[in-house]
Amino acid sequence: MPGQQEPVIWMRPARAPLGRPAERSRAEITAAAVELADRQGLDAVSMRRVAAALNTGAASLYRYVATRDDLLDLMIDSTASEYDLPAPTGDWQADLLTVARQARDIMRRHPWLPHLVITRPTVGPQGVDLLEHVLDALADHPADAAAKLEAFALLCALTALFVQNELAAADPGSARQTAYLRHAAALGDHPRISALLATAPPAVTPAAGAADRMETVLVRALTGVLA
Amino acid sequence: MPGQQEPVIWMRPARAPLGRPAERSRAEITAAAVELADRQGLDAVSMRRVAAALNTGAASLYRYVATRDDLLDLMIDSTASEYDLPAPTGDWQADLLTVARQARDIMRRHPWLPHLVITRPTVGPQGVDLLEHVLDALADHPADAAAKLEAFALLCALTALFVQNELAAADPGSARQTAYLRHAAALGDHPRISALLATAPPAVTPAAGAADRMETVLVRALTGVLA
DNA sequence: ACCTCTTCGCGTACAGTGTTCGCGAAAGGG
DNA sequence: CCCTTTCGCGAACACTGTACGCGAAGAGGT
Repeated sequence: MPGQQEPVIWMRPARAPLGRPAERSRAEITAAAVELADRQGLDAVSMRRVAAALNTGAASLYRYVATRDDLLDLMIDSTASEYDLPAPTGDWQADLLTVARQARDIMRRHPWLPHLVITRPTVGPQGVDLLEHVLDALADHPADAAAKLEAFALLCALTALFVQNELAAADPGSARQTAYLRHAAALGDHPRISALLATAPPAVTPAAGAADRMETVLVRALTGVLA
Repeated sequence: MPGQQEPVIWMRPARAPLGRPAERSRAEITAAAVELADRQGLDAVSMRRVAAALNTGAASLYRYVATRDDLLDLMIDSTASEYDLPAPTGDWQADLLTVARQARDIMRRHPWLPHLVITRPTVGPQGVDLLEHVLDALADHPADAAAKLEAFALLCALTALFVQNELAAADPGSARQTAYLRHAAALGDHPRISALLATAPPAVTPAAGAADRMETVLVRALTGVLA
């Protein structure tokens, strides 16, 4: 039996009961990584840089984490602690919307989060609490188990998508993209795009209302998977 | 004026009219990269490996492409040529659904595509044709320009999300995740998750119907942004 | 107090990455 | 035929994630 691969990081023991005690903890390392990402972006989260932020050597981190991906998983789960989860009201749409609103706030606080949530949907101890809360809010809903799980995934991923879009509109890459659209329209053969560009104000994105649009789309999508 | 950054790759001239002619073309390099990604995954698409597949040196690629990200953009746009875009029927929901169905097929043919579409929403020459088609299908819809653009983005991103989920269910990482869920449920304090795991069959995902669920969610989400 | 056992910290090294520089060679136009 | 301009690309640089192995540190048993 050759398989038998390593389980998720949260199933492996954190500290050893014997021998020399560790000088740091997973939580400290995670916090350092999160702070680094908040300040300088996700690309700045390299083993060496995180280690430097902790005044330690890069190889030392591997006493706490088997791989860099483990560290990213820890970062994701750590942000799930920022939710405030009141008891369900009985109106599942309202309850899920308050979760989504908090998710949006959290992701705007940590601009690197949407990318991670989308590319690596992982649930750790805090994520499990969040999932439990969502399932609690959906307890009276007649949908089956698979549908509810998919609803949770969609809730997270879709908010991440919206926040990512929201944040991308503010960076220079978006300007280049619309510049190319204008260029392509100028070459002819794309009347609809030309008309659309003529209608829209140059590059003004109506930032106000982004949350509202997200919520209407989210509710419709969720009722879709739960049908 | 220090800014004045480089425009998108499709606005830069491909070949020079003077001097020694190039031995390859952007299209050839893109095709090699796509084939490599299809066969060995996106991580195998490194400058050196793509160059090796073309029997050339790594540095030579930089005559055709300014950066690796440019190459990824070329790969995305090249897949947009696989759409078959018939004239709109007048029923925009039906028209957009046929686009979405094709998107799903294309993404399943190129498993690396969802990740790229989600993390780097780029539109090149072929993508512009697709956008024009979608706008044509939406021509009679009363929504404003921004909403239609967002509908297009949502159409692409949401299908990518679904296909990614679909494909992820087949890999071993998903088993580890559910193993942890079971572990967390066994520790108590999460009755909803425990109940859900007891209900669901071990790890059998109902692959059939994935397309249907995607379509219902998609239609609802689209009517949401276009409201 | 010592001794042993186990783990910790981490310098060093390896294989790989994207990208830059600079040179020699190649081709076309005058 | 030469001259201009581009092309191909070997070599190098600054990084990256990760494996190995050693010395040191602390805790428990005696």
